Amino acid sequence: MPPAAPASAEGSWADRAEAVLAADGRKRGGARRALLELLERQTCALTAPELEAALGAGGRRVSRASVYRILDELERLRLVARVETGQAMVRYERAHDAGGEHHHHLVCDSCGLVMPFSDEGLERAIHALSERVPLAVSEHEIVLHGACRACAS
Amino acid sequence: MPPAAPASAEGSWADRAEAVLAADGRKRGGARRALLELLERQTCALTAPELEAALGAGGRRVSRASVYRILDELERLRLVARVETGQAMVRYERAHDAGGEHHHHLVCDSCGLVMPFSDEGLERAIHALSERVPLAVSEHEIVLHGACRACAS
DNA sequence: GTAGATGCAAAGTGTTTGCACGTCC
DNA sequence: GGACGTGCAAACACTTTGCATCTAC
Repeated sequence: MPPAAPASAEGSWADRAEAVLAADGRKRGGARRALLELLERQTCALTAPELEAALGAGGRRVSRASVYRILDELERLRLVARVETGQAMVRYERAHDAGGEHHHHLVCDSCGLVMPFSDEGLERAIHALSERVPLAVSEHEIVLHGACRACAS
Repeated sequence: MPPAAPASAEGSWADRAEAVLAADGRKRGGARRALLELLERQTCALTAPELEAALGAGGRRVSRASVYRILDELERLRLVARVETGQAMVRYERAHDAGGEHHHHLVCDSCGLVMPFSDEGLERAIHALSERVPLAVSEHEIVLHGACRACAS
């Protein structure tokens, strides 16, 4: 399992997120804090039901409505990003900090496994392309579908 | 409006799709035929409710259940492709024939407009990348988000 | 005549909303 | 003590399923 980032350290993602929320005029709350700390520990995107279940399993139950409301809010503030993997449900993960890591997703159509990946050449191609399309591009999302090693064998 | 492809011409997409279905042991049916012809006329991806409404507006009502069942079937046979645009609903469009056009999507996050685009450099980057990831890549999907010209101004 | 195709309606599932209560500042 | 945060439950919207009927072959 991935090492949990120190939840209360100065400069942790959750703390920075709280700062952004505070700057936006929001008060703190236990449910949102629990969700932020959960998101901080993830290495890849989860669905809303998965997040709700993980919170419950971790001993901090958060109502469904709050999960959606908080995710919606975090998305508006660009603190989390939606990820569409073609699996009917939207997934959420913390947004890459400016200059920080930036990744896309590999989806196994057989078992549903979702893995992150990143590629410099691809980013360059996207950047060059962005100048030539009739859209002021602000985000991009790339998903590769196929069979993971376990399912391919 | 885009010119409607001749629905009954030999070699139309709908006809080829019917051939694939026949080869798979399926019988013909009016609802599916109507949906195939509708898909053939589209230049970009539509959602299931949009397809259902378009069929009704065209005078050939098709039940909701049939729309989903047929799309599911067509997807399994790789005759249509799902497109995820981050808009909560899955969109469907006819699959690119081998060697035929292959496009991705631009999505305006402001008004919801979806436009197709294609880029050779991007395809090359994806192809090169596909060899280096722990997934036997069979498909890829790219969505650029931003503001369309009307919304940006 | 049999297997597949279709419609209708009910059930399922993820998401949103209304409202009351609780908590932060 | 007012505004935001949260839970609960009902409402929604899209999708799937069960069942009866119809149709292609």
